[in-house]
Amino acid sequence: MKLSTKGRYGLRAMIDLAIHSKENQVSIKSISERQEISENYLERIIALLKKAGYVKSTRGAQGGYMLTKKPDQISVGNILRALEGDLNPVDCSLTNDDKVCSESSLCVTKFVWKRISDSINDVVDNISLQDLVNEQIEIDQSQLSR
Amino acid sequence: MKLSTKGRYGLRAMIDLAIHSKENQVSIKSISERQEISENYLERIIALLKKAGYVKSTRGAQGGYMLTKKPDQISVGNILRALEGDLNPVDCSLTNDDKVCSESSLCVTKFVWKRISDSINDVVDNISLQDLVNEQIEIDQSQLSR
DNA sequence: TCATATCCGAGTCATTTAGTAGGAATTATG
DNA sequence: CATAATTCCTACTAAATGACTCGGATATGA
Repeated sequence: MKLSTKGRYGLRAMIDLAIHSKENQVSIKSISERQEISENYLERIIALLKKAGYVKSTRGAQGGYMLTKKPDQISVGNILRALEGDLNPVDCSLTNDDKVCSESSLCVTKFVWKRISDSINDVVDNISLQDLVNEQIEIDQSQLSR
Repeated sequence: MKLSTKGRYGLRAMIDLAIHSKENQVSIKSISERQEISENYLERIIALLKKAGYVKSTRGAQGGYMLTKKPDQISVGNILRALEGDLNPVDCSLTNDDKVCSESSLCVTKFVWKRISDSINDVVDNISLQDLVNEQIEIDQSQLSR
């Protein structure tokens, strides 16, 4: 029941992009340095976010990445689902209509799984990238004034 | 971000035990038949639940397992945490005080992980084994009357 | 005493995770 | 136009985890 590094690194990368790609392209290299994530691996992660439509790229010198939308239009849920797949704790008919649960068809546990996934999705869909950027800026400032 | 079979099978086993161990000992074999889970594997899972104190055993002929408490005194959260470990999506200083997060120490993502784990724990701690037993009985009866 | 159970350590196999490596394609800039 | 900077893409690998299986030791009611 853990998120993989994709989700963790990817969310940090998106926060980094939100802060640094206001007008400039941001290169993998610079994100990788700030966030201490390997360039090669970060590249793969950002490829997923690009495929999902939250990031656009420009190739060649001075190229890099930018967000496709404003940070308040991208939720943490959008990002995590792009990187981790659905956030359901179990693949089961209630949460995933077109797949019949192979386990005992009248199994009450599915009600539990449904409530868990609803609550997770509710949390992550109600936090925007902008919210995190704001919190980050606040933290950075309170660190500065020490 | 998935539960393992331990959590899924284990919860079903506990519901089965709650329904069938009112007075009798319930053997692995009988649970395994009703729930269609391999005996060997189920044994390992129930061992975890025993270690966590939710199940007691009697060895030898006519032996088997029983719950240690009434089903309304055991929450789904108790069961899942016994089988899966903590239900936090990330091991991080906010959710796990004695371990410092190796990733950027002032990382705002930890607020996200905290909110996710709070919401998961809130859901599972507010469903008791008895609740599931009740739902199961209801389903079984409505199937019967068809 | 024997059939029925739990207990328990070890082993296996497949999948997933978490990367690395290296080169092709693209493009701004001097 | 050459070059350095950059994304893009495929293939590979090592380690960890998940999902079991096997076989025998131990306990016990009938």
